[in-house]
Amino acid sequence: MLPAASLLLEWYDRHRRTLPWREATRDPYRIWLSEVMLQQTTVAAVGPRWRRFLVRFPDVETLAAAPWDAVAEEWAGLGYYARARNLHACAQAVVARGGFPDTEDELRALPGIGAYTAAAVAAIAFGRPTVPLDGNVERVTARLGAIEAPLPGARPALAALARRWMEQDAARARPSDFVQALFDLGATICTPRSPACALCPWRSDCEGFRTGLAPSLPRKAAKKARPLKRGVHFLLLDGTGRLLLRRRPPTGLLGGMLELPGTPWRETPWTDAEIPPFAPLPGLDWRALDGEAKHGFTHFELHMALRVATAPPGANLRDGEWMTLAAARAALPGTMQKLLDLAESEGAMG
DNA sequence: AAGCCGGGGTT
DNA sequence: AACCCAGGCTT
Repeated sequence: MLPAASLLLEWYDRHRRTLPWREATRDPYRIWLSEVMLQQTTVAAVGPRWRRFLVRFPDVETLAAAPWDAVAEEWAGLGYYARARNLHACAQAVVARGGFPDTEDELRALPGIGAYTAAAVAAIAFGRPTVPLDGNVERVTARLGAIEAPLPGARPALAALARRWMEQDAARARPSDFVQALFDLGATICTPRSPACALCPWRSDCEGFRTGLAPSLPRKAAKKARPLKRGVHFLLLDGTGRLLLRRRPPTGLLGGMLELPGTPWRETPWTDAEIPPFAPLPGLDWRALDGEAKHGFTHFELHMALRVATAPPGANLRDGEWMTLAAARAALPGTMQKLLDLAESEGAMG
């Protein structure tokens, strides 16, 4: 039996989460921004960053006209920096075409908007009867239908089930609420572990609950082990409280973001003899700090050593820019913040 | 289809 | 420590 959309909507009207981007507005700019920030990022982490972003870039025209450095600084710490590059490009495309498109297909063609975000913006901002398949909806559909095939292969079957739910009159009358009700059900009741089935408005129609399979669904392909990589970075001070940073290449890992200069990252440990050519000013007396900064990326673990020196006045540097510690703290991704943490804990910041 | 791409909260 | 998160892009 198909679970009744009306039951879920009644539950949603009583128990929905209060979230910043739900404040009555259907401004597609704000909805789009929230959806991009929420890609693989928790609601708790996005809330304050979404508000702060809108203070600095209150509308799509402002964002489109901003320089990359400003967007990068505003995104620093949020991770998945390709999102920020695509966000910037998307804003410029939207302004060029005179506003956001209101169909799923047109949204899908914009930079940084994939199948999920296109459906989410179409449903939430424009009331289109489509269901975005995010982690929540994958979990809810897999459990309601007791679909045991593993992800990502099971995705088409899960999407087909969600589509049938949205075909109900009650859902088509309120697509935006129905979609967000599925999110909230997955986030607060149908949770990854220990789902609160006793509180679920769809319990009586849930095949996963009936069979006892719900907590073990959805099944997923096994993940690969993450290798350990190492690097050596350089903290060059100028004696007046500034430090040297450089900008990473525009694509790839931490693309377009600032960093402390350093060696490449590799699995083979670095020997002392290999390191000097990578220093921003090779002739100096670099002091190696004890300890390492450790950071986990999606597909490898990184251990970074740090060497510190002070540049003589008027030193001739190949690349990079001097920045105050406060400016560096505001603009560096989390990975690099950990190197500054290490330096400060060792009293090496002067 | 598989790999690349951050950071933080939960369990 | 493992898992997960309102995923998208590239190959």
